[in-house]
Amino acid sequence: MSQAPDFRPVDEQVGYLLKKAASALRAAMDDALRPLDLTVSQYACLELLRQQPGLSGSELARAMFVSRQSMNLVLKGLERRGLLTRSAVPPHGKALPTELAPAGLAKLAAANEAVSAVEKTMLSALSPEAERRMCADLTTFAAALTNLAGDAEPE
Amino acid sequence: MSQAPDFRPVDEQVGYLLKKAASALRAAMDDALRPLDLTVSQYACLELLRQQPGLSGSELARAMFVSRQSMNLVLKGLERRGLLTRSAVPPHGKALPTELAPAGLAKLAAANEAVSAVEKTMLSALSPEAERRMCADLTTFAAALTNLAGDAEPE
DNA sequence: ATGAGCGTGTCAACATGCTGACATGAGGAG
DNA sequence: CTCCTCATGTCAGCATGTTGACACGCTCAT
Repeated sequence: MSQAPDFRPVDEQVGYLLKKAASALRAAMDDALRPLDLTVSQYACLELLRQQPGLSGSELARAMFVSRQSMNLVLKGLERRGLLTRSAVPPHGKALPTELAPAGLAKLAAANEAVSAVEKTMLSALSPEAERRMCADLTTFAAALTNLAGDAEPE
Repeated sequence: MSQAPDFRPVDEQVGYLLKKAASALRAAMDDALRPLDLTVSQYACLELLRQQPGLSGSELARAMFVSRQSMNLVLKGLERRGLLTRSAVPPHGKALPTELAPAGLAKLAAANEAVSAVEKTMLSALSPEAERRMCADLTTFAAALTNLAGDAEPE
């Protein structure tokens, strides 16, 4: 009951640094994408769709760690701008497969070019080895937390 | 101009993993803090205030990577619940120094206990050395991105 | 002293994301 | 076949965070 349970300053705690890094990355990408009229969410959605065409809204939502409803709004916006296409009628169940339209592919190419500057900057700060290590550590980290949420949930 | 600019699957890219880890951490903390009627923002605010009593709203906002306005809402809520106190009149300029109230300190102690379970889980997944390394890498990472935003801004 | 510049707190409008709820379609248990 | 369960898309309401704008108080150059 003394008064030093964990007095480590916040900027030495993994959680805080994680938030700081994620926040900085998001801001940088936002700046890079603003001239193209794309938000980070929209860009991520397009890129995901390029790598895995035919994903449904719910699948995209899970991949991007947001709710179905939020993803639905993003998809509607992108569809209205002609950047992607969704089957009008569900070929199976209620899931609507989504794919990039030609305009979306072009937009994505421009976006990737804009983002590559940010990527280059952030990766140049890390050695290739450090980058690989960080990916592995982040994956481990996320897996541990996800399992915790999944297991501790019932009670 | 071929079609393989960066086809590395998203779950091997630092940015994606960063978002994934941050998202998982936030969800886990949210679960841990919900029984105490605290959001992650509120908890972070209290903890920050314990480590650095007397911070103003704007200073807290910067430390937490949100706008002054958002922080103001958080502070109002915590003040109304009697968890912190703000000078009624600004002792200097317009900045209102904020400090933890006794109730806030008690609440924070309970919150820290709840959060420690999450911390233990996530840190047990990483070796102490990996943790230290990760902190260093994340700091480097964030610094590179912050400088980018600061420099590229003018043009 | 006076004015410009800056940081701060606050109000308003807007954007984004979430939870809750509902209908629908597929698949399995009886 | 019928009922139950589950995943999906969608609507509504709410919470949180952001930008834009303004007033105020300090500081510094003139």
